[in-house]
Amino acid sequence: MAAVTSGSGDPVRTLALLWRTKDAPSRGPKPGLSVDAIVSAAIQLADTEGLGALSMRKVADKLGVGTMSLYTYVPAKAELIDCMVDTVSTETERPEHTGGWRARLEQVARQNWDLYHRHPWLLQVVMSRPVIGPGVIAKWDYELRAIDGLGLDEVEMDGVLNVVLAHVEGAARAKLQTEQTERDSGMTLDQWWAASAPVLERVMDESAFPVASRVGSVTGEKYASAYPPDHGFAFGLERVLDGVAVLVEARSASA
Amino acid sequence: MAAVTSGSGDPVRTLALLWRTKDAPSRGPKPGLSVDAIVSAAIQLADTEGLGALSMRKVADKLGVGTMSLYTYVPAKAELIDCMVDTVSTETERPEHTGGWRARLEQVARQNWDLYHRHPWLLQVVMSRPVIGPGVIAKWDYELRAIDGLGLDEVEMDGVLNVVLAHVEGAARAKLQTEQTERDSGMTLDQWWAASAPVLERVMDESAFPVASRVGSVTGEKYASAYPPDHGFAFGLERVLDGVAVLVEARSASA
DNA sequence: CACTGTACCGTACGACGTACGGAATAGGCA
DNA sequence: TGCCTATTCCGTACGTCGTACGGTACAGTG
Repeated sequence: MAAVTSGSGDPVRTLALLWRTKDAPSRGPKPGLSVDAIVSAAIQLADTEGLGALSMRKVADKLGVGTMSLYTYVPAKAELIDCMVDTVSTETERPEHTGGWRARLEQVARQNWDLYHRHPWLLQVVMSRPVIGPGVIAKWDYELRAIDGLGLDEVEMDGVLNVVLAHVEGAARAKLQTEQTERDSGMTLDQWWAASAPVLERVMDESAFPVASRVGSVTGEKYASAYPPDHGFAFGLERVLDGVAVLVEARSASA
Repeated sequence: MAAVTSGSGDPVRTLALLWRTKDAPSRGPKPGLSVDAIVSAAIQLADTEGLGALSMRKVADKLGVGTMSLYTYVPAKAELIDCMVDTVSTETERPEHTGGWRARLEQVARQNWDLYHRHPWLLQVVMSRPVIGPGVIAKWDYELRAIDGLGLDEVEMDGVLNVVLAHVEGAARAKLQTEQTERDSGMTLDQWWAASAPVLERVMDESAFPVASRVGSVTGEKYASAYPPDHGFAFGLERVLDGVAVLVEARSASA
């Protein structure tokens, strides 16, 4: 099951946590744990078992401490998830931007695509407020630099990046969520379809949905055989970037 | 908090539920409830309080029955959510397609945009398997018909629709999730920023993220004043459709 | 050496999804 | 008419969750 909100607590406390601004206390016992250790254990758990299986108790068990000890370092689960998001955001590679804007955006999209593959639980995080941590900001800055200096204004830059990333997220969702479910349920998508198809045939009048039936059967067949698993990602990215190209050319023509 | 999976149970049972294929039993007491009543109560609850606040107990209370009575009609919460998704999918308007493909896709996108506004909890549903119910299929068929006959093959049609809908979802997420959080937490985004900004200034070195800082401050300012709230939606849609146009023109030129 | 701020965490509470089994009901059939 | 049986309804209970609260052990500070 699952899912989870982030960023519901006191903003000041959350920011202090994300940016790790708290001087080590002089009094008291030495901390046996750290925010980083907790966050990294939580990420490992979410990677292997999904966000739905992530509980404070399991994180604590993995670290060999009592559950409530975590709350010495982290105000609540929502803030822990904020930290997880910020931490994995640092993982994307950021080579110096070279080449044209299109190659740059392709690289940015690919980095995000890979990030979702490493951490599919990112797709299940319900972000109620933006996570403003060092990792997220650095990633955003890098991604914006890919399209800086093209004559787009700031709102346009933001908009362009959003379309690209929305596409990546959608494509990742389509591919990864079913994979995660296969792991959880022990039932592959093929098996699921095999179980569903006969019933569906009896229950649904295909002629009432002619186009859906046609497209559904062809794509089901082709994706199983002819197309690589990231075809949806690559295809959509081309469309989006073609659209961005129209804008960029208009702006550079008027400059 | 929250979130939720759907479609984790027995496919045959789920399909029977979605398509309402069960003959009314001849023996036994008259059912005092119905799947439709339960689904509609659940939708109302999710609309007003969010998916995180949706529990079997609350649905039952709203209907004035015992919690476990729901399980006579619905195998589990996941299947209930499947039904909710399928039901609201019937709500989108579907006028006969007229005009060019671009106007059609704009209309499709707008319908989905409106749907997310009516039911923001749709953004929080973690769909592990496709929901194959009459509502979802009918909607998909209609949307595919918007781009049928343009010379695109089936996989391309699927891909084009996916990019458009991924953009709508992303834009809706950006706009609606913060609105939902404002309702839940009683703290507006402005207040949240007001609380965060001073801390952020102290903690973050703006010069380390020059482009992010510039774009962040300009967009924050402009979205508060100069732009309509659906600017992100409209802007991204233009980009995506410009990209689709390139493909459509290529296909119709080669025909 | 006492004080005090800190780390650690056992216990407990309220909410959740739902398994289980019993009671009440009403049509089908003898 | 009356029993049988498929159904509906649902109270109770279990395991899991996030986390509030308060106690205890610890280690620098005055």
